[in-house]
Amino acid sequence: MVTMRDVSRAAGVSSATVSRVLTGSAEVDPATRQRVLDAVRQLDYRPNLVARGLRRQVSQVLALVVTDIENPFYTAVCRGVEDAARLKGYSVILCNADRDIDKEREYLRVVADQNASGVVISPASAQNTDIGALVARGIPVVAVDMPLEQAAGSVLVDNRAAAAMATRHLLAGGARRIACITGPSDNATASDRLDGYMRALHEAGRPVDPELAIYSNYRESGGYEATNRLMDLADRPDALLVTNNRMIVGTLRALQSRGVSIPDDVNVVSFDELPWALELHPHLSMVRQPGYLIGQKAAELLIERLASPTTPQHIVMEAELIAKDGRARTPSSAI
Amino acid sequence: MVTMRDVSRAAGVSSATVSRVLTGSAEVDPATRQRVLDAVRQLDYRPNLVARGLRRQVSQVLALVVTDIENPFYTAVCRGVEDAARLKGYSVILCNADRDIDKEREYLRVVADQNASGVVISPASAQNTDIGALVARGIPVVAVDMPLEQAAGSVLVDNRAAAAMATRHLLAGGARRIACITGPSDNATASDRLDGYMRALHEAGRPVDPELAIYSNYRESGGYEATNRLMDLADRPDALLVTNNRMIVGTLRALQSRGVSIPDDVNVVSFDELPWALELHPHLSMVRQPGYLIGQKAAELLIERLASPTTPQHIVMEAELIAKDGRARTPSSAI
DNA sequence: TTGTAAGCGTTATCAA
DNA sequence: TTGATAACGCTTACAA
Repeated sequence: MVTMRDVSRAAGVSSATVSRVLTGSAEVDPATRQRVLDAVRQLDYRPNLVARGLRRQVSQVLALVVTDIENPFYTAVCRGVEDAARLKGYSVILCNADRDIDKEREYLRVVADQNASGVVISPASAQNTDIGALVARGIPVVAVDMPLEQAAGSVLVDNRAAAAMATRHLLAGGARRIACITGPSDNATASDRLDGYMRALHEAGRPVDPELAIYSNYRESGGYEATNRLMDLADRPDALLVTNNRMIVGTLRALQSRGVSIPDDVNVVSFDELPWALELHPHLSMVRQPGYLIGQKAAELLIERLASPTTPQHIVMEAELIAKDGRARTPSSAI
Repeated sequence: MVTMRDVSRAAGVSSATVSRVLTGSAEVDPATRQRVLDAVRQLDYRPNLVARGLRRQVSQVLALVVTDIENPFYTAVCRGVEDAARLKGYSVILCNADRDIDKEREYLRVVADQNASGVVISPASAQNTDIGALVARGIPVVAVDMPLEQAAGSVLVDNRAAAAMATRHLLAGGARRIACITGPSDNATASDRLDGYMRALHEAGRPVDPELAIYSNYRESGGYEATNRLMDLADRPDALLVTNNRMIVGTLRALQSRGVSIPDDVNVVSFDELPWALELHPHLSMVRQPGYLIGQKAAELLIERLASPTTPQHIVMEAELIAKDGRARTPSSAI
């Protein structure tokens, strides 16, 4: 490995001067500078980032801890974080917590030990995710998808507004009995979405039938079961709001197997990206969270905080409704 | 931050002894040992991995460079790599090259500068991907999905065999004119698959009609166009082999818009995971590469090589055919 | 403008 | 069995 010392010898200067040239931390005589740069080029020298990290006590490495890398929404977030980080000269360590709070905790530890400069996280749980170790070490954390105490910031959509928007869309389409399948009751995002659904019904002067509001598991199996349960009701719903992309797969499967057609028999709005299936289901409406932008913004926010720590900043992004016919595209704030 | 020095003071020993206890690099008196461990616990000390990395010259960090993180196949690979690495105490830096050879090159540089212990990569190109810098630094590289010169190993499926298997499946189902839509001609994987298709036709004594073999772009748009082109032929194919998961979305869309039904009008086999859509298209057969296992195996192979570098090892995994009715599940080697 | 030297937090060598 | 001490490759006071 070629070190700074090698370069300094080749250029006939001290390694301090090489460092100054490379980091631009101080003025260097143009001629000397040129000699150093020539030597760098000639030897194909590249600074050792580990040594630099140790000395500077910062690593130019961000960590991204996601709940579920197989979910296309988080994949999009991931790309956003990565692109924004790269643009600012940061690398990204990806950690897939796999909806496992212990795995998440372990990752957060390692990330702290590796002296990551900052962390973007989609928390496994608003209550149980513990970023104490990071905060103690002064490593700032930005939360996405779900708020987090102690975070230096967050980037979220207004889940209530988004769900309300979706519900209104169904009402406007003539739906009379709208059901909502949401995630676990202890999941902040899931309950916010349910809340938005209820609020929209209230506003429209519609009754909220408890039979039609189902807490499920954010998985395909849950969507499948919940949908079957709803379709078995004597008084069937004529519209469904399904609050995540994994459950919608179960829903679609259930409807398909029962020969229920969208949108003729029931109208359906789903949540989150499902890029492949969406193309193939022209009648499925969806609330789309701007995953890429969320990730991008989160990384930018994080990097800003590294430069100048201030008070926590919470950014609310806009979800858009992609209506089944592909016409209406409304940001949630417009409602 | 609490350092080893703090622990050593608290335990009344030298930091060398603390290091010995923590790494188990030498015998330590049990009593001393206990005092050290107590101090570690009390102070909640955790070794600084950057300092350790600098001193030891190895980082316990692997890098994973993937071509396209939004492709579910690579997502699966990613999970496999991550789980296997974690199990062995390695962290994983994820780099999404986004099918961009320059981005890939840049990532490989940074990864080398960060002293990654090893790299798993799905190369953007068999010819142009340059791992010279890594090899020069002695950082071993394991390739997945596509072979790579100079790599310390590879984990691939036998793409020829897999495509041949798919083609035979279509023949067995009574297909008489089978078309193949494959990726770019300069893509090793794409041409291998086309090759397998042709071989199976030859073996069956069927003619290969050049009109029916289309090089496309591995993207949805390509699948869409190619399918339309095929369906516009005077002598239409009655079966389609589509060699990747993004193109199949285009194919399905094209068929859907033309009212062509699967499997009644054309039988279709696709390649690679498409988890969401598959559930919803019960008549779509597919060749499934074991993405998770490939990733897992690649990481294991890489970590082995770190311990004892030997000659390159090339592992061939088995692709399975998931037939449209969900019955037949045949490993490709059985053919 | 440049060089010397100390130090980031570990680990490895060498004595004791 | 343990402790000094010198690296690892870089940055940054402080001197010159």
